[in-house]
Amino acid sequence: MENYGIDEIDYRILHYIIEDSRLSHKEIGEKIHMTGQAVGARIRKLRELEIIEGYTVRWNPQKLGQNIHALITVFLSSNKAHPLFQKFALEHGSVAELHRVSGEGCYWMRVYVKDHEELASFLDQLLEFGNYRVSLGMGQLK
Amino acid sequence: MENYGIDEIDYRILHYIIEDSRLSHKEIGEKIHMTGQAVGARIRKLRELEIIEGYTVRWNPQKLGQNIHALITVFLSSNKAHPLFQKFALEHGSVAELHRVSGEGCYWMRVYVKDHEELASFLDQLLEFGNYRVSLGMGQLK
DNA sequence: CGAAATCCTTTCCGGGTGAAAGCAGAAATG
DNA sequence: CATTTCTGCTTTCACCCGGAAAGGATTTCG
Repeated sequence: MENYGIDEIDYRILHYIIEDSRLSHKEIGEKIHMTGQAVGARIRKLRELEIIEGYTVRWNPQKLGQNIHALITVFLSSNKAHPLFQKFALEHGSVAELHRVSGEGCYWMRVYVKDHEELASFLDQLLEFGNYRVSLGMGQLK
Repeated sequence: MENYGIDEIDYRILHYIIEDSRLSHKEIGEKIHMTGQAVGARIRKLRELEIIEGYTVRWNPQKLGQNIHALITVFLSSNKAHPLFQKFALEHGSVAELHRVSGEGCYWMRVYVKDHEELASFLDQLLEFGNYRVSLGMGQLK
C-alpha cells in the first residue's frame, strides 16, 4: 500500500487521463484550478513513479474483423507444460492478454479471433497443454 | 469482417500506437517511409471509423495500493437479478471492467481491491445477486 | 528569525498537429 | 491514345502543446 506522495489531486488527474489521455494539461488544469504546467509536473511524477506505465489507445477488435472475444481459463495438465504454454501464448497473435492466476485454473487469457473456426483451431492447439474453460464476450458494459 | 478501407499500412500504424500512443506522427512516418502528415491522416481515418475508440494510459493498480487483481465470473441466480446486478457493478468503484458473457456464467468482471478484507466484502455483496468464481491475478505475462 | 524545501506560476522555445493547397499516379471514359 | 477524375501523398503554414528554467508563495525545522 506504499502510497508514495500521491494526493487527491493526483488521483483526479489520473482519472482524467485514463478517460482521455489526450486532454491537454491546460484543459485538465481548468478542471482542477491549476496551470497546465503544474498538471504537467504531476503527470511527469506519475510517470516517474511508474503509476502511469505507458500511453495507448482503446481500439475495436470487431471493426477489424475480430468478432469473437473469448475469455479463457487454462488448466495445465502438467507442471512441465508451463514453459511451452507460455511460449505458445506469448507468441500467438490472437492472445491479447495473459495472466498467471491462482484459484480457478493456472492462467487466464483474453483472445480475439475472427470466427468460430479460428476459435476452434485455437482451442485445439490449447489442448496440447491442458484443459480450459471458455466464456464468450457478448458485450462490454464497463 | 467488414474491412472498411484498412490496408497493411493502417495495421502497422495501429500496432505502433497501441504500443505507444505518444509516438509522433513523424516518428511513425520514419518507420513506414511516409511524412508525418500522411500518418496523421490515416490515424484520423482510424478514429473516424471508430477503430480507434479513444486514448488512454496503462496504469499500475498495485502502486496505488490496489494489490489484489480479481477475475470474477458471475452466475446470476435469477433473471430478475440482472438490472440490480448491473447497477451494482457499474457503480462500484472496484469494478474495472464488465462483460456480458455466454458460456461459463452470465458476466465476467475484473476487480481491483486493496486487500483480502476488501475482496471479502465485495464478494459478500456479490452474493446478493448470485454465485461466482474467482481467480486472483498473480502476474501479467502479456 | 532565517534557511531549506515544496509546489505553484510565469515566461519562453522547440516541435507536434491539423488544415489547405498542390502534385503525382492509377483508373475510368470517350 | 488523350483526357478526366479520383485518391493519397507531400509541402507549407499557423496555432497550440509540452517541458525547461526562473521566480514567488507557503510551510517546515533548527
